[in-house]
Amino acid sequence: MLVFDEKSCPVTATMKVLGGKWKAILINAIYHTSPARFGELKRSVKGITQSMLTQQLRELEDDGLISRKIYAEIPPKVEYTLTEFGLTLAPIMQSLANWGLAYRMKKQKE
Amino acid sequence: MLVFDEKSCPVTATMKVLGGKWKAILINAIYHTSPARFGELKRSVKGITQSMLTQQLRELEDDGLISRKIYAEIPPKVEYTLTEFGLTLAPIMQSLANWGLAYRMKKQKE
DNA sequence: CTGCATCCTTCGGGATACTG
DNA sequence: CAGTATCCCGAAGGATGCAG
Repeated sequence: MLVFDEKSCPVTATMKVLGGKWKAILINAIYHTSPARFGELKRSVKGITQSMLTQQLRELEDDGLISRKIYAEIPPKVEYTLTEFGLTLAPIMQSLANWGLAYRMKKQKE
Repeated sequence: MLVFDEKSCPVTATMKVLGGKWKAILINAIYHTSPARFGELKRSVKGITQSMLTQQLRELEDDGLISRKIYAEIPPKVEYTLTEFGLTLAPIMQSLANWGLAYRMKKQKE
């Protein structure tokens, strides 16, 4: 019989990385803004708090999806970009966006 | 300036439907088992509890992704299948699975 | 076999204030 | 400007028992 668990279902692994309320939208934002500054993200990603933004960015960094460049300036400046590996998410983001649009269309009719 | 919120970012809509701990894996399981019986899913989706399974299936049904067919038999029998709309998730599931594999490969090297 | 109700726990997410 | 440190809450997730 087929079995679906964390080991045999890679879908789960992806969802862990992209899951939660902010990860996907952040990847998307950085992808379209690159390089993205911290304050810039804070302004463009509506509703996210500073602490959440910091936390989520760290987790994405730990997963190797984004890289963080610190400029030793006053005032401080930090830029985020997708890593090469993070860029491999592009097709997924694209299909997620497309499907989201289709889903909305469907909901509207109802 | 670009803005990323729930209205302008369809990715978010998709993640709401596919988010949480079980949705994606359930879609995947039903896709590969169709038609899938309740008990069958309970056995194949490792770690899920009965109540969670029921709840998640209902939500997927409400979103129009799966359909539920009840057989008036003793013992009871219920079958779940992806709806036509649910099937449009197939390419996403595929890319999620592929990326998950790549992610694992990368983690192994580290 | 399938499903609901109840109760409980965990943790993701958030508000606020403070720092270099 | 970018980030940390606390404290807090609600919802997601889970265990268990009962029912058709």
